[in-house]
Amino acid sequence: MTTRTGTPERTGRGERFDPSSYEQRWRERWEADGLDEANDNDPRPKRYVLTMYPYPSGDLHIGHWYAATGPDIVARMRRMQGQNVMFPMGFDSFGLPAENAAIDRGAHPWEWTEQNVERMRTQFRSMGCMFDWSREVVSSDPAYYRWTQWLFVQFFKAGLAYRAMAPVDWCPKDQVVLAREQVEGVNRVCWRCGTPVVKRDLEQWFFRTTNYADEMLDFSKIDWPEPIRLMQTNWIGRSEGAEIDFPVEADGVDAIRVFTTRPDTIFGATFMVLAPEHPAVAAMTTPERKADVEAYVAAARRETEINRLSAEREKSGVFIGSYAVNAMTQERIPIWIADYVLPGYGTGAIMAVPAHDERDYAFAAKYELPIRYVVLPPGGTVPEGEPLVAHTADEVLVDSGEFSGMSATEAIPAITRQLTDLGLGEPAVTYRLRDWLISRQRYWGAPIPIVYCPEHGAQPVPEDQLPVLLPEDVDFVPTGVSPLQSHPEFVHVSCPQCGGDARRETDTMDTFVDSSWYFLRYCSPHDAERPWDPEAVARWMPVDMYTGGAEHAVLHLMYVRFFVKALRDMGHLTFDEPFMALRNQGDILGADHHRMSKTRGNVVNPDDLTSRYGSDTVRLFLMFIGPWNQGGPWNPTGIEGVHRFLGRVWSVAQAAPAGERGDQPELTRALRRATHLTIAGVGDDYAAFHFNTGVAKLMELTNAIVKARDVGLAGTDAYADAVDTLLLLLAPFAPHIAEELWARRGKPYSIHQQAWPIHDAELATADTIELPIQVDGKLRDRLVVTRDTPADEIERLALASEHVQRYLAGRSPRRVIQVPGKLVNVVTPDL
RNA sequence: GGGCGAGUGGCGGAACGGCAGACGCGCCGGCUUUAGGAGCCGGUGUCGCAAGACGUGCGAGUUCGAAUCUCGCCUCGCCCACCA
Repeated sequence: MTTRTGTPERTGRGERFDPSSYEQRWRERWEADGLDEANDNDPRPKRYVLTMYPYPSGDLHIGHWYAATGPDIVARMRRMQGQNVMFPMGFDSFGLPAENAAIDRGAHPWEWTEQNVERMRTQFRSMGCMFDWSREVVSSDPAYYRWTQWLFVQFFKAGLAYRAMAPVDWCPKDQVVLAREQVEGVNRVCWRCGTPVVKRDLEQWFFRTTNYADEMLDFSKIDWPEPIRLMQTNWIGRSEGAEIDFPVEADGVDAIRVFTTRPDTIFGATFMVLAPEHPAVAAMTTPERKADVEAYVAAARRETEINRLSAEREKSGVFIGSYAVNAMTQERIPIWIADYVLPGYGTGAIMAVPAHDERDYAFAAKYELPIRYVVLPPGGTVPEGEPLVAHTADEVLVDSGEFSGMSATEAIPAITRQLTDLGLGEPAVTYRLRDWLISRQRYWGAPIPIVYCPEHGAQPVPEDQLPVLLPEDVDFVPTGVSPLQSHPEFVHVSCPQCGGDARRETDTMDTFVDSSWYFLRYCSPHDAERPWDPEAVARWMPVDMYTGGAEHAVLHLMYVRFFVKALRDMGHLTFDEPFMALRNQGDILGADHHRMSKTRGNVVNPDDLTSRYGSDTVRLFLMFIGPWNQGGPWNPTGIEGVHRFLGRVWSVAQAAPAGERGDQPELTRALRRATHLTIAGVGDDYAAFHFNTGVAKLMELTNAIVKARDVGLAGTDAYADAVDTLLLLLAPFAPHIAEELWARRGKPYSIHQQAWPIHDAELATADTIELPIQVDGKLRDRLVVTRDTPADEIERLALASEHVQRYLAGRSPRRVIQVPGKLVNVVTPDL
């Protein structure tokens, strides 16, 4: 960026434009007056606007400004439109970075967090957002996490929190387990540190998110962006099909149950494949196959630990010696194990139909297993050397007994029904979604409020003993087990049931648990008796507009939906969805097109910009650079432009009435028209989060006002109305300058409590219109006519145009198309 | 491999199927200034002196009319990834 001095400019009208002279002053006044505090008893319609509370990482960067300014504009506009707006802010202050930073610096996570929160509070205030700080929540505050723990207990009592041994993802660097949602990408890396995860069998706490899989697929009640809905839908991954039993002859095993989405292909099932981890493998393995099978299972387990990389890896597996019976063909089919069958999905076993599944095909080809085509296109031929996977409506079954000749679509229910009648199966639905693993083997989180009694098992901590306080004197350097284990006074407790010696759970909760209910706490943040006041929640919830990053699509944004639905079913809430509308801002990247990070050194510090230009300019610039949901690499070159724009606003709002040329009715009407066109356009833009075009319209109005001033209209009512309107429409974007100029114009404090301007369609309409005249769709001329000119007159004028005549060359047009008020298109006989 | 999204001036970006390039940056010229900066005024898609022609990643199509809709391809971004 070229360095410019922050010297305030002279506008030529005598008044200095110097944001530093008023911005801070107005912010202090607003805060002192409690202007932005939402009133619980305000009778006007409520509006709950919320932006994702940040992690207190240290310094606010330009991305925080970008994310917060958008919803702030909308919140401010809603307030001016007469709604009782709540726009709270807080801090998501538990979590790993605090712990890691504390380890690096030898400080306590609590100190580090406190300092950062304090600094960010100050920085946040400099943005001039209408945050209601009286409602601030800090999730690492015992007054908050007490209720996080209380909620855990409710989930536990309702059977929605359970402890189970399972193969889980473990980050070897952070020394902690992760939820499936926190493992990313092809390489299965930790979402925090990018280290490839490994599988471990561990006993952990889970929330039963899968109970709500079906309900979470229903987005009909909420206005959320399509990409988010799609990602959640895919993540939940609902598959319809059937579970089918394949009888086997082996000690202690009657049958193997498989899940398939293609029961219509059962006549082509020529072998079975089980996950190596399948519990029936050992019992069904014949003695002569035992050595091979055990070797494969051990290899698979080892492979699992260094990460089961998938994709185009070559299939492998071994025959276990036993056979199952295909109930439809009555054939004996061999049972194999292979690691391409996953233990956690479906039943962990499949019927392999190599003719109609690519993976089964590859496996059959490698091990020379029979491939039998049983579903073909009508009159179709058997493909050569490849499976026929495509599933279309007009495929027909062949070699399928009584079902031959039936379409695949009909055969699915028909075969499922017959299997059901035979007691060998039933329709089934499977999901890819797994339960949410919430245990974390780290220190800086809310302790899981559970006590283990040798006699009574896992017991919740009685609610009147909450919070389970996080002890401060803990060595929290990660060792792979929770640091709290090394704190004897914390661990040794008595059983809440029998009072006998018991042991406290030492894992803490995933921070996503904290953030799954903070929006409820904002409704009654100081309630010491309950997590929330039901009346306050009834008043404010659900959130009307939620904003934040799309990276939380299957994390936070899925967990909150689960939380609300579960709490509803427990009787604590009365609504189904937390956030009625959702909008995602884009990411502001570094100038190098990479994500901003301290290690890359590409972080943009907003403080430098605000001290040079003021907050209003920075806010306006961020909203102007492009569509808000798009973001983009940081490039400050245009900031001078919006600063100049505010300078022009400053100048026109204080223009001295120079009455020497007062009577110019046409120009006056044009100014009124510009004013009302802007009112009409701008409100829609703001509501749709199209801030960039909203700013452009404000600039256009300002340019029109500048012109009006220059022709001597500064003393007219139309001029005053135009300026007042401009300030009102600008107030959500640039709250300080709007307030300052409003005051200088002698208007009542505060501009932010004024009514939003109302658009007058009459005034916005011009009496003449300019019509583009096309010939064969190409622009050839323009026609200025009065608005009420009849169509046949317009056609006559258009055809009379010499430009049109040149293309007609004396011929009559084949057609003349008129779009009333829009354009005329003359179609020549050539076309 | 699958899904989703995006390709428009030198740049950021506008454009209910109807005047492509709003608004802004940058650049050019002018005013002002001792000079520089700032400010203000005007110009600025490409080719052309002009008339005009050509222009929204590439190629087809639908339409009176396509940046916009359809199909195929190319490039980039994001998400998922052996899910039976």
